[in-house]
Amino acid sequence: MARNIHRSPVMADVARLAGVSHQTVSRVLNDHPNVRPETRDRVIAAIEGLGYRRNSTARALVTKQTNTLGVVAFDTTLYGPASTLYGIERAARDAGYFVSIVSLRELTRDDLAEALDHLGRQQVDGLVVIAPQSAVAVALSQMPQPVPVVTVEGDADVGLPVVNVDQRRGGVLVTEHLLRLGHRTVWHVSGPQDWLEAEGRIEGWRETLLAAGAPVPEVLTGDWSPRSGYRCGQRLAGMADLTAVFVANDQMALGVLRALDEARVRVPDDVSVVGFDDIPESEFFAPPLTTVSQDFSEVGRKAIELLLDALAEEHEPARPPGEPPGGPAEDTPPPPHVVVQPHLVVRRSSGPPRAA
Amino acid sequence: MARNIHRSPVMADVARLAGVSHQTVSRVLNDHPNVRPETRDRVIAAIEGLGYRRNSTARALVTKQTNTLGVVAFDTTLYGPASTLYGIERAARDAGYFVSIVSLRELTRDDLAEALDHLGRQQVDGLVVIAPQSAVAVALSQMPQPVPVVTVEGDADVGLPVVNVDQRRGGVLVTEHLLRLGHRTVWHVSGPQDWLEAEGRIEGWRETLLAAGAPVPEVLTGDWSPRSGYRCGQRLAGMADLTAVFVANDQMALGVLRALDEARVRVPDDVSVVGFDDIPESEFFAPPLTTVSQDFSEVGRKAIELLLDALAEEHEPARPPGEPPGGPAEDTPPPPHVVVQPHLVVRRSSGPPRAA
DNA sequence: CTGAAAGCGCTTACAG
DNA sequence: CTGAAAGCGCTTACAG
Repeated sequence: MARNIHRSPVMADVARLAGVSHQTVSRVLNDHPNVRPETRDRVIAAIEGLGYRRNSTARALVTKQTNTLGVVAFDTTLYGPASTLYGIERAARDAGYFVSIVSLRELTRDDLAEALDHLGRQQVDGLVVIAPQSAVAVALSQMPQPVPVVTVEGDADVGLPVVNVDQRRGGVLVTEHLLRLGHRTVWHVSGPQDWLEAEGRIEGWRETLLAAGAPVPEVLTGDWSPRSGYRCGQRLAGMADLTAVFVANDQMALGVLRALDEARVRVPDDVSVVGFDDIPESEFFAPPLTTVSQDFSEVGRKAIELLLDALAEEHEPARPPGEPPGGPAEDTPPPPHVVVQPHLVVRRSSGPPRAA
Repeated sequence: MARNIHRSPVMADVARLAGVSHQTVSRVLNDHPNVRPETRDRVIAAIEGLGYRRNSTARALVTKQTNTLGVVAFDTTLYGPASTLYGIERAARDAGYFVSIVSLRELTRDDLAEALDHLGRQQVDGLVVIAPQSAVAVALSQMPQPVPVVTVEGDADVGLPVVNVDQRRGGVLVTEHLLRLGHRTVWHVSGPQDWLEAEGRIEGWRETLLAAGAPVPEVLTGDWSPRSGYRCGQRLAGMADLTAVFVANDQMALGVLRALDEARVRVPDDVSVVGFDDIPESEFFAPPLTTVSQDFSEVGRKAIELLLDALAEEHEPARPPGEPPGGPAEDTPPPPHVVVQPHLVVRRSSGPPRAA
């Protein structure tokens, strides 16, 4: 067969050319000690001469490590998940890992199970799951976990390592900003309430109002889309006492701005509007949007850091001396929880109330 | 070792439980004919009883197929690339493939080479490269290609299979729309001119103006970002004869809208603005943006279709009878080129010129 | 410091 | 229809 003539070189070819056994080639490739420098040089020359590249599949078969990390994400066309994914991919690759991704069609238990099954078939060494819904985080924690898992924007209470942005703090930052400007209270357009991010932002908002003795208005709920923001904006436009609104993401804030504009409500003169996420567009909204910036890439990087730690621990159980091997650990440390702090970006969509 | 007690079952375990040899288990798993139904049933029962899952690494070692497709993308935080990636991932997974992704930090030859090297180490069966810059498409075509490659938004002239949206046609649609509304001519804010998408949109725009005998204004060039659009918008705001502008993507269009608004130029009363991409936000811009919609997911799906075709061909060389084996094909068919058509979405940002 | 042997968990001819 | 054998290309003890 013509195809066999140019078959790519294998370790044995390198060994032959270097005049050594293939084990020695393997030693050189794996940076083992105990290889004579001259031998090493000959092997390296042979590798380069042949353009040899180790077969990672054969390697994986014996080491039982594929050097692949799996990522489960949802709606990667949104700025947040896309940026997080980018941070994850970059950090994983820098650490020498491949990254295999599956996007959930829907945020359901079945889709999650299917995704884990898919990645399991590929024998990934570890998993990052972007699990923004509490139900998903719970479902995940109940599934068998043959490999280390780190969750992103997940529920810190389900017992899995997690990296997230302090959403509650973000809600506090926004609400304090608006109250300080002199607003009597702040309305809120939230994300779907089964999303942990939505929940955290609501909490921060509500707590801040309560602490200030400000009335807590009814929450309007959207689905993160500009359209849902638009609908909420139409309802808000009719409220007599409205002077400030905190919208749970920038896309919905855009919809709110549009609805207010159509209702001839001026921002920020009549009403202040603040968003969340700091998408690249928000600086150019009409008017430029005050919002909360989250470092999504940092979140992705931290998730990989945690995962690599977990993988390292797997290989060095690091038992305290004296502990009987195989015995139960005396105190299991809680799973790590990394929190990334958001910060407020003030632009023109927020200002003092008209009457102030 | 405690870890070995719960080692996952292998084919031999299934064989033992079913009372057959492991080859028979393999036959059942691979849907080979010539397995007695009762034997098959016993094997299947054993597989399920044990929760056995085939070791894909061992399988890959002998079949020389990893069932993994590599994807090289650039700036996956943008709506277009992110949506394309989603379409690719979904189609690949539906076809039973894993997808391994690498995001280019920069659109350079070196980064591309590194990405291909990375994916090559993983022994992917095929590659999809989102290659929006002509230089990248050329560089790619000059690199060794050990596996089938399909490019997306690449250069159809470099001899690689390609799937792209008819950008030229998009430029025509926009320009005709504006001329038909009565504008004397149309200005253009383009993307970086080494991007194929930018080039196609410019071409369509220019050809349409020329065909209509309309003057062809100088092209303003942005970098796809809202900020660059804003800067171009500031320049445009000072032009006396400006009544219509075609902006090469929605993000830059947002910047243009902002700059015009600040200059008290009203859209569409004073100037019509049209974008490109139809991002989810554009319907809620101030005013809602007339734009061109591209089906990115469809592009992703088509890319996988082409790649799967190429993979299938690899395995069935399908020589015309009579041709000497190994002989050169008499007429090499040109690489496939799939074109997806965009369409115009008319919203409120475009209208007749004031004087008309 | 280096090589001969065994084995990772499969699939693919080859017998029967 | 089914099994014994060989082999995919590596790494890991084990000798020496």
